Amino acid sequence: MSRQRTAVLQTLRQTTKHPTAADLFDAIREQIPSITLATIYRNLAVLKELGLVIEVDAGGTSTRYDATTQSHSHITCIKCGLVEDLDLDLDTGNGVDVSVEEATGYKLVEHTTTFHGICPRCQSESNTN
Amino acid sequence: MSRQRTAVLQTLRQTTKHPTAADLFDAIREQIPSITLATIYRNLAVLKELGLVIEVDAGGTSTRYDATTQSHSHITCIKCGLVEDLDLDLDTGNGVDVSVEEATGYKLVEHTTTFHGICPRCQSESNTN
DNA sequence: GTAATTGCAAAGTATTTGCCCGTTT
DNA sequence: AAACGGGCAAATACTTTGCAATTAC
Repeated sequence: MSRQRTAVLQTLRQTTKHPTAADLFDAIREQIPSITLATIYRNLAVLKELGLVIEVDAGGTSTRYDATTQSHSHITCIKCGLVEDLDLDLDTGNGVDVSVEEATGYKLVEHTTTFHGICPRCQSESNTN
Repeated sequence: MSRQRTAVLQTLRQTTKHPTAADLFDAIREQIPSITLATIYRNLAVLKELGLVIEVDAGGTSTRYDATTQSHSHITCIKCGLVEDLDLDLDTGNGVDVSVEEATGYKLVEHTTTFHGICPRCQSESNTN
């Protein structure tokens, strides 16, 4: 666990946003000015291997990362790109994975539900977040 | 609707796979050898605007496209990258979007559930699809 | 001391754009 | 001739990789 790797994990754990590699780069550069984007990407790959972070595909152009690794839902604004966590017990109950495994023969690792819509702020104003 | 645009839509409608732009390019090139990847991308953008195709983010490196535009689930193999449709009435029932709208203030467009796991084939063999 | 990890620069992919030409109305 | 769409090539992301120097254990 290098200083850089720790910073990536801590930064990710301290935010409720779902930062891109570039977001992390900008944030961590304030503490470790010499860090590079390549290091961010390499550490994200390692942390992903270790199961400490997951990728979140929310439709934007670049991949977002999340230190909450359990299966959970996201809601994202198709206008400004905001990505938020969603605590949902409505769908995707605990037995779903098992049912899907039985129906498909897959060995499941996790599942994600993403809701796409327009956030309250974008419904009123015209902004780019 | 040019010949090229029609080909993109038809090809997408005739497959159960979830092709990338490059996949479509390879397929359509057999009928229209002069077509370019830029044309594929431009037409996918137009068809998306028209609501005739949707993007599917299944974790792979490139975006996949789907002519089934209603909210539906996908199951994807984290080893070989296969993406399949999943007919699920288990979760994501009809009332879910409304509940989420009420809880979040978002105006929802659609939602997608993606299951990530290892497909039956990859569980036995070691292949790259 | 050895193996892991970094920074830097360069290379890879994936996707988008500018420009000009041909087709359709 | 105006509008639309296409092909080509160049430009933009975003992400990954090779290499030599540095750091962690």
